Amino acid sequence: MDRKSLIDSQPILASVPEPLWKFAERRKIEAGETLFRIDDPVQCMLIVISGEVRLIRRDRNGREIILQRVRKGFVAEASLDVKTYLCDVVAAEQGEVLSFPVREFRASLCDDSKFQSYWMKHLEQEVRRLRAQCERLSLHSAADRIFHYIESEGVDGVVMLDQTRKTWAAELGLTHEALYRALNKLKAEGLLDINDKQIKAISLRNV
Amino acid sequence: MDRKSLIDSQPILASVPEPLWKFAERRKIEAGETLFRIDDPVQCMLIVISGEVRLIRRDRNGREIILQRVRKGFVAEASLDVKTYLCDVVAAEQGEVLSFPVREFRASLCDDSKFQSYWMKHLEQEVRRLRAQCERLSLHSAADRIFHYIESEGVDGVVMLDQTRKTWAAELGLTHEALYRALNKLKAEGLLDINDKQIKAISLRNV
DNA sequence: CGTACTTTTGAATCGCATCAAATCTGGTGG
DNA sequence: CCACCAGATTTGATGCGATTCAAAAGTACG
Repeated sequence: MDRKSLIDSQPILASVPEPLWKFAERRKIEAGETLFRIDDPVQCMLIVISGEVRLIRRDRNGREIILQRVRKGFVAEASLDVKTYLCDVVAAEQGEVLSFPVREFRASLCDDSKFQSYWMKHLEQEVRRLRAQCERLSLHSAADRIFHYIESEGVDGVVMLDQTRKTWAAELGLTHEALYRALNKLKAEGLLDINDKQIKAISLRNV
Repeated sequence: MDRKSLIDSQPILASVPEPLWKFAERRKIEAGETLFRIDDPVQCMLIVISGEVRLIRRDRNGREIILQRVRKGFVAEASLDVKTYLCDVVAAEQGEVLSFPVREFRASLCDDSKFQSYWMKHLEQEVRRLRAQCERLSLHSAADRIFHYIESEGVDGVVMLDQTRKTWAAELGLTHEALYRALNKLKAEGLLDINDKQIKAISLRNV
């Protein structure tokens, strides 16, 4: 895949200024591979081309908490102005990433105001996404979280899951058992239409 | 309070470029006042000088969900590049805000790269704060969320609450009853030291 | 074809939400 | 200055829903 097709597949790359491209490095990643660990010095900024990369922490019981899940686009954007990582960065699937050294990345942001403007928009989008996730996690029932997810992540009341139900459960702050049961219940009640990875909310208003 | 003392109290204001200052407007806010509503067009960017401003949404039961709580600094940063508000913005206490028109605010960001750089850092900080909140809300027990809050928001295992326990409970994604009970239990178990607004975690490692 | 992981269901338990009601508190106005 | 009021704090009782532990069945992948 050449640079042009990379940009086609990820428009945000179009804003990467010419000088920074010289430092771009392409790299394959393996499923389960840990790319960076908490407290590692931040040396590069990654953008996911294919596969899936996750930002994770662990709670005191050792359970994984997924803070970000990226299948396309930048990972750990907020690490740009800190010295060390605050989370582990792991590959969940095999795939490819593009890597820029942070030093040059920062320099390009200062030099190129268009790039900086894109980056800012990107950060604001991440802020909105995270607020939505906080809102969702503040809901007390599994069903509410499922519908909230469909409304905020789906299109026209339909989401195509790009992950397993088990990891979806973690993203929703539920155990996988609770999610399976809630999905079954909602399906039985006619509130959800479920076909494998496609989950559709049946709105009562449309009846 | 003049401009100099404003800047002293909020260093981020030091980065506001000269031309933008001309558009700054000072304004008093009353407790309970709704400053902006969901779907209102975004016309200004607020920075809180005193009092407290909150970004809130409501769930289907009408319960308030607090997405951001600001006693000093910018509110609703992510509204800069959207047309309308995605949350209500309300004053929780009487106080004062400084308001900049978004149009000029955006223009200044483009013109002044130092200002843009500060703004970016600010956004990244908000991203980290939100990730910490998501992590906290992913914890399943009240006690875990309390300790997580103390660790991430406190200093040396101590937090000084700048809000009521009731709103703290909402921030932790708990009912206020659950929070009161959890605090009592942890105090009884000798895991917390509580003096009014000061909550201290007793680390077992320090014994 | 075996192995690791996800999906699914079951049963028991526990913690939180919920509803209720009694103080306590800070602030307001008479 | 005191009575009053709204909201916060606190405690109690109850029920539900999610967690937890367990295990079976399904599925993808090498």
